[in-house]
Formats: sequence, structure tokens, C-alpha cells
Amino acid sequence: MVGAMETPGRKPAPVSAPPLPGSFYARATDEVARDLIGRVLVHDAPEGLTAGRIVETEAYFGPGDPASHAHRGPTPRSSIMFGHPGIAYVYFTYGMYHLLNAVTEDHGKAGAVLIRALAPVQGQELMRARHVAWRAARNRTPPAHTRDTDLADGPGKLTIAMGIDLAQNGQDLTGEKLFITRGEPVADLAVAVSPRIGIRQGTEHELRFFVKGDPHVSKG
DNA sequence: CCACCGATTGCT
DNA sequence: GCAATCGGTGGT
Repeated sequence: MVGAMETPGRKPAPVSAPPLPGSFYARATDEVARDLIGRVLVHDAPEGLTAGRIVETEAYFGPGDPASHAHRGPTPRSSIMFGHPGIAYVYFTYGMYHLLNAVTEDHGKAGAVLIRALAPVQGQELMRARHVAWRAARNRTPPAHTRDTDLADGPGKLTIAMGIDLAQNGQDLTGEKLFITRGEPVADLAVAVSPRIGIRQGTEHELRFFVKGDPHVSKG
């Protein structure tokens, strides 16, 4: 159990639900990306528990996908994408941000889903504190008014809010520290698709999924 | 060994 | 429009 309060007669909070099983991730990457919309990412860290509903994802494949780290085959960094499904792939980019993925497909076939944005559902104060600490470490002033829509509306921002860095790379997402619960699946009618953003090649396919009109989705 | 550049963010 | 900031990657 992850310590969420439960009131008798009411359904348990999303964060107290069990992690999705490994079989959830052992599927086609775009299918998993779509299915992750509405699920709840939970991080049970020493300093506190944070959780957010996934509102934006992107699918990355293996060789044949020019935008993927696995495009040129396994390297020291990308080999994890060829590994076991349901494992966290965290990498460092632009000299300052960590980005979180969930490894997909069967072992031996590359695939990962980039988690791009969350709607905070628990631990917002801790999320704010982490953002302030992150900015202070870089001698930047803290944001004046940080609303819930500003805490995790982007792949680099959500890892700051959730306290995710290279220490979580390779962690089992079906485990008890960093995991994803069932949440509330979102109907097709409420899910939009678009080309992936922030990349130069590989924009010809609709591999980005997000909740229509949700203010927690990244600005792009 | 070196040069290039990025699955981003926030300020000008 | 562009700077920040640094490790992965691929070519010498």
C-alpha cells in the first residue's frame, strides 16, 4: 500500500491501486501510448508521494524510426529500449532535463513511450518545492504563481515535479516505487492524435496522443 | 580525441 | 528568436 487515505464505502484513490501488469507494456508501442492516456503515474519517494494522471504521450519505435534513440540499433544508452517491457527508460538531455519513457514490445524488439505531461493528483506541494529547488540550483528565481497546470505540462517539467532522474533509469514500472496504475481509461472521443513534436525527422506519422482540451498538456 | 547536437524550457 | 548546458554518439 502506498499510504493514501481511504474512506469506507468510497472507491480507493488512484494512487492506492496496484501497478498495471507487465503484459500491459508487451504490446505494439503506439497501442501502449494510446492506452497510457488517463493512467496514473505514481512515485513513492523518500521525501513524499507524488502522482499525476497521464494526459500526453508519444510512441518511439526501433530501427526504421529516425526520431528514436534505437534507430541505429542498441547503444549503451538505447539498449534498454530493446529490453524487457515495463521498465523505465530515463535519459538526460539538453544538459539539464531528464525525460521518462516506459519500455514496450517484447524483449529483443525496441520500443518506448515518452510520458509528456501529467495532471497532478497528489503531492502538488512537493512538486512545487522540487521546481523551486531545481531553479534555485541554477540560480534562477522561483516562479511567482505556479498553478497545477504549470507543474508537469511537459516531459522535462514532469520529471522535476515527480523527482525522477537517472536513478530511476531501469526501474521496474510494475514495482512499488515508481509505477503506473489503471486510473480511468479515456474514451477515443476525448483523445486527440498529432505528429510527434520537438523532433526533426519522423513527423509523418500521428504518434502523439493527448487529452483534447486538457490544460495540462504541453504547449509544444 | 573532438565536434556536433538534441524526444526542452523560458526569457528577449 | 535564441541561449542554457553537457553527455551520447559517430567520425577522425
